[in-house]
Amino acid sequence: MSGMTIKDIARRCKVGVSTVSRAMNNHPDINPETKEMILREIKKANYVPNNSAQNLKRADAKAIAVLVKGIDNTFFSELVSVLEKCAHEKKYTCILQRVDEMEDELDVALQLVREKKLRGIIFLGGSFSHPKEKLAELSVPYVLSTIYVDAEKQGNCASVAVDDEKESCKMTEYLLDLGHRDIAILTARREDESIGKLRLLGYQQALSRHGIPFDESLVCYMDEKTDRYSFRSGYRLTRQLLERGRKFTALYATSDTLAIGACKALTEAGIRVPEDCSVAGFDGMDIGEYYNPGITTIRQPVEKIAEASARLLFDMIKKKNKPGHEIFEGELLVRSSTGEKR
Amino acid sequence: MSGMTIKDIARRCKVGVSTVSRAMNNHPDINPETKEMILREIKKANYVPNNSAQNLKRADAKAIAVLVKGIDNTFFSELVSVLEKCAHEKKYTCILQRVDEMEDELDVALQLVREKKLRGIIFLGGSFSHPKEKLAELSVPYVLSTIYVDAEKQGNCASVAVDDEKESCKMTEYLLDLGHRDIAILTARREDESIGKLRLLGYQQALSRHGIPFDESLVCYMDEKTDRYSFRSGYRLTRQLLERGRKFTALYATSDTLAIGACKALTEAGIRVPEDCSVAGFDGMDIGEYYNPGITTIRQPVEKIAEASARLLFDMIKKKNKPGHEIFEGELLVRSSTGEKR
DNA sequence: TTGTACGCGTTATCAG
DNA sequence: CTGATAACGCGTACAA
Repeated sequence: MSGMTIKDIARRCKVGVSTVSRAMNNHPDINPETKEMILREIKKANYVPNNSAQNLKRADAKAIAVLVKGIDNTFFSELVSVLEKCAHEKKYTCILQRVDEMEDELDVALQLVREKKLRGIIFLGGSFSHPKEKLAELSVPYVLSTIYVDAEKQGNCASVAVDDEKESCKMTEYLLDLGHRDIAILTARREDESIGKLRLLGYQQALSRHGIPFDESLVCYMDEKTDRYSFRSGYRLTRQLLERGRKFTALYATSDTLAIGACKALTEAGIRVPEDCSVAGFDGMDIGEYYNPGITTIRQPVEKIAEASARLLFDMIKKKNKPGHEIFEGELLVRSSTGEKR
Repeated sequence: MSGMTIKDIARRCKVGVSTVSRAMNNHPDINPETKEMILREIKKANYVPNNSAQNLKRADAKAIAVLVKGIDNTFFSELVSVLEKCAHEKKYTCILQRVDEMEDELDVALQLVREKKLRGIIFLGGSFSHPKEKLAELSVPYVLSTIYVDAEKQGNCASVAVDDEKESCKMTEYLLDLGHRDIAILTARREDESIGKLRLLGYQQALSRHGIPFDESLVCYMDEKTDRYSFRSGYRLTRQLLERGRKFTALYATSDTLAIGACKALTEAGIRVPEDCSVAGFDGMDIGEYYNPGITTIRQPVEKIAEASARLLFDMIKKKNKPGHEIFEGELLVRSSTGEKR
């Protein structure tokens, strides 16, 4: 029997519908015995309340959405997984929504909130440069996770991330400390306004601190529409870099995936890692530990980031907390893909 | 203005609510001009229908769910991504739900269908041995994607997969053809009733065809609760295997992730891949192409599998097609992690 | 072609 | 403590 309603239960139990409702929703004003009896009957009848009706009544669905830009980025997989788990624990429905690279995530969010009456949103990936007025239309609290935000944050906007610029600087300085002076970098598109930009900035900062001039011929920007933080792009970009002929003794790829693609390109070109060229990544994905050679990287505490994102969102939803902004510390993992300059 | 309803639009347009409804739902009985006008107004007012109300009325939400067992398995990431995209194209909502390893996915599905009035489900991962009667309770069509099914399929159950046993046999025969006789295998738990079992079966079949006795001391089963198709488990299992002292010249890991973990363990033990030991994987994940050495593997056509899953589901939902069962051909990708026995 | 009115299943209010 | 009843926003039969 699938089309069971609260009325059927009420009838079976010989009580009113409101009593059944009270039993289900832990209302105080109900006789414990009646409640017991009703709950037993519900279980027996295998009755499950119609979520749509609940939401219609509540005018506010017990649901959040996770909007992911670039879901193919494996770095997000674990993030999404943990987020779903957190939502589940709170008995929230989690709606996963991809956002195409060229789509406006805010439009998608706005639409989704109205349509689904969401209580909150978590944005993953992409940049986030939207006009204030439009941002103000987003009536539910939201968390920017792993996203660079330029403007001052709004009242209902929390954020979680590592300090990409600082961490990137840390990595670059590590390479500098190894004696490298000609450090190539694989980075996002030139127009990037997101973490790609920050990581590049960190690189520049480290160079300038050490009095080394920034050399554009060492910078390899993603340029094709198809370029992502992927193995393939890392490979393609590195080959492109090698063709330039500009010498370098270290290559800083701004993601582990890029780094791995880079290693392949270098190896194919007869360049040994790390003997002839050090390679460093970013993110701290598992594969970096198992790759051969192990990839030196900055580990982002993924689980912590995911949990914090969920926590901040639910805090805002429930206790109307003022939104927090958490910055996690990245960890420099030195492995065998980097070594002293020879 | 967020609390906009169909009535507000009707008022603004000076028409009845049903006319607005007709305009939105492409009903035939409506004056094209009126429709134009209403749609324009809707856009201008930024009105989005309340999905819960629609669903309540329709008694059938325009939504499907993807239930994933072991979402951390990166192999599923792309699958999920493509599925979401397909659903989106059909204007369907896609609900993502993890299922814990120990949870009963059918229970979860049953609950979800009633609660959300789903139109269909796609199951990913895990085994699927459920009593017929319980399976019959699942009133909506569903697709088993990348899942081994023992029992005859029900009337509303489609399936998509590669023939794991055959493909596994193919891989094993490839190793045999290279001259290997002592082929170790990394496989799922001994009690596994899913693809793990099939892949082991394919291995055994190939051996027996070549008149080579099956040797338990070459089989390494996952045993810990924490074991998965992960790099870590591949590493752990291989070390365990090496401790046994049983010699082998090839190692067949039943997933690329396991294979990569295995390579690390072997390398650390001073065993060169492929010179001293060939290593083969399964799945055809991108990383296998970029790993050093490149991992010989069986490529599953992930995109095709995902698209077929979506297609079969929507066919069943819409045209009440009889459920299809598609088997895709895997592709043996020979890379540098395997070589002739020396 | 259009508008009115009812009901979907639930929760909340209010009177018993 | 309990039960009747009014919303919630939408789709649709039915009447115009």
